[in-house]
Amino acid sequence: MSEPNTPRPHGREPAAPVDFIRQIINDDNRAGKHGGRVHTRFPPEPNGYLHIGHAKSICLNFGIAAEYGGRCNLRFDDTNPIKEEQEYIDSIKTDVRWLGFDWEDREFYASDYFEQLYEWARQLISDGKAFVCDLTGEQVREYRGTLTEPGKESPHRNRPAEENLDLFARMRAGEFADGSRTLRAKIDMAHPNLNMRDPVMYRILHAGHHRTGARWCIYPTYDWTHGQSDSMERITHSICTLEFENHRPLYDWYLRALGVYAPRQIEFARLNLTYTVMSKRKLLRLVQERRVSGWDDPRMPTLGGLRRRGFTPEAIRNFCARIGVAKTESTIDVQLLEHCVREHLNRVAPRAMAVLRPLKVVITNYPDDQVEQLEAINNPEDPAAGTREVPFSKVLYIERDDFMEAPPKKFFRLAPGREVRLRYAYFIRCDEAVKDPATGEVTELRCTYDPATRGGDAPDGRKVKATLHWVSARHAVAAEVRLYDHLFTQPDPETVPEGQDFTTTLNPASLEVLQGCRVEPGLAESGPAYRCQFERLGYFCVDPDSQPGRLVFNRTVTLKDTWAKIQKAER
RNA sequence: UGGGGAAUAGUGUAACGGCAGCACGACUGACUCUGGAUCAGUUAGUCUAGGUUCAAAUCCUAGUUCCCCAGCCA
Repeated sequence: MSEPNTPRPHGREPAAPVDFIRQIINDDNRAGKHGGRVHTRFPPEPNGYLHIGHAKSICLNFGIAAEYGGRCNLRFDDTNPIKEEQEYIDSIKTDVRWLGFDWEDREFYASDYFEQLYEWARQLISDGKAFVCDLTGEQVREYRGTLTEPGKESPHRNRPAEENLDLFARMRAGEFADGSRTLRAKIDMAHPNLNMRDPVMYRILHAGHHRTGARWCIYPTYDWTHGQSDSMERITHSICTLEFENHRPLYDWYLRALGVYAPRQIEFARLNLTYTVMSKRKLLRLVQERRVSGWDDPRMPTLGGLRRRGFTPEAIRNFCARIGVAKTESTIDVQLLEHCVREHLNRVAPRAMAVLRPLKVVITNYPDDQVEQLEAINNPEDPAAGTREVPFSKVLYIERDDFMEAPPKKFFRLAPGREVRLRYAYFIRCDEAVKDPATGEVTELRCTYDPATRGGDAPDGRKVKATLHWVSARHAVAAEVRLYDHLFTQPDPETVPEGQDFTTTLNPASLEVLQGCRVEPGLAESGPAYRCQFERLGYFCVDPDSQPGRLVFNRTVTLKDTWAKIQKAER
């Protein structure tokens, strides 16, 4: 080992802090609970697309498995044929893989366990722990009681086991209409936890299932399925979100009643992010009401959306590692997510020059037809990324924001009479701003360059206060650039006046499409998902809409912008 | 009015009876051919009230606030 074993002057090195779930696992391992075995699972319902909240769970479950030398299963919780579709299964698999995790051959489906579940249900019936109930849905609700009052027992609760077995078999055989009967566990109608008031185990649903087809017309509920699925897969730690805490007694009850291996359910707080919504229901609404272009709209917190926006799996994994895991309900500042992408992209993204809102610059003392190839660094953070050549000529474009006719004190970019540097090129001085006589708008800058400053350094040692990015008008390639901002105008989109909902806080400026942008010629061939930094502007990636000759870029995130902050503060 | 949970800087998260630390943010400054990056620094916290203890974020008691549960959704 090259690392010297340095003694700590002040006693022991503090143990690396671990979250409460890893603490439980450590305790279990110390106690020899599963012989040191760690086996988790990520159990999505295939009824929607994965979002960054799922990423937290994926990173937790797969991450823990990896750290402890264990395994993590991918299991589709497909017990409700009405809402689930193959399309979602495919997208979920794509997303998990993209995030960087591998379930190897352990791709499971709750529906694969239907037969076993059915046999176990018969066992509970035989043990007098389950019964067929003829109450309608509405009646079941009435009989359940309320939060403060006990429920009433179903009149069918004490049917003989033989009759229950017969009825249950006929439920499966399709003799009864949807909703006409259920199989229920016989627990306690006065239990303070409503989940324990004779919960439904099976409902009749004459509906085709995406995997089992027409084989079943009764389907197990989540509660009756989940624990037993965990048990069959020998899961050691069944990690889920807080809202299932109330279900744990039932999870444990089923496993105990069956006398089978019992994993331990552990609940953690789901992820919330500022300036966005996370629930499947609300995301679905955004899609259905066309507030966004689809599930992979780059403004969506879905993994598909983030991917299209240009986020990297590394950045998302790092984000998930940093937010921690706890039981406190919390909302993470979206700036942390943005910090994580910037941090990663700063290290790996090649730099390029692109002008989003072009302002024409004519270098009056530059030879008309001359073109020079100037050397530019591809990534100052990564010398191995090398250099490239960018063409320079008499007519250029710079960013409109980089010129002001009457600059305020803290603005140190280009202005009449002022000298700045064009990155990797020359110092230029602005001699004149040509304006449209009708509108007063500046349409062109007439500047002179100092040939001695080629490459960007002045031999006489004089300094400039700003370095601008630019493109050569003749050589630049046109592009469309899509700028994104937060989807909502306030940190908590749900905080709305009485009678309104989260859609009223949608940010009307969350998407701005810029046409006629000019990017350096080296970008002409970049294909979808190509990520780079447009110097001084932010990180961008090529959208799938992009075509050769019709480039489309998405802005992933801006660079930190001190000038923008100054402007904002002065407003 | 039942049951189950949770409260630590602006936001997250550590500290497991012994100096309240870290990250993001915000704010200074240095440096800079990206107003980027980097570096240095500043800011700011234990829900409340009692109690136990030499010592409490941590243990005890009482309270406050917030979240979840009355799907044949998951």
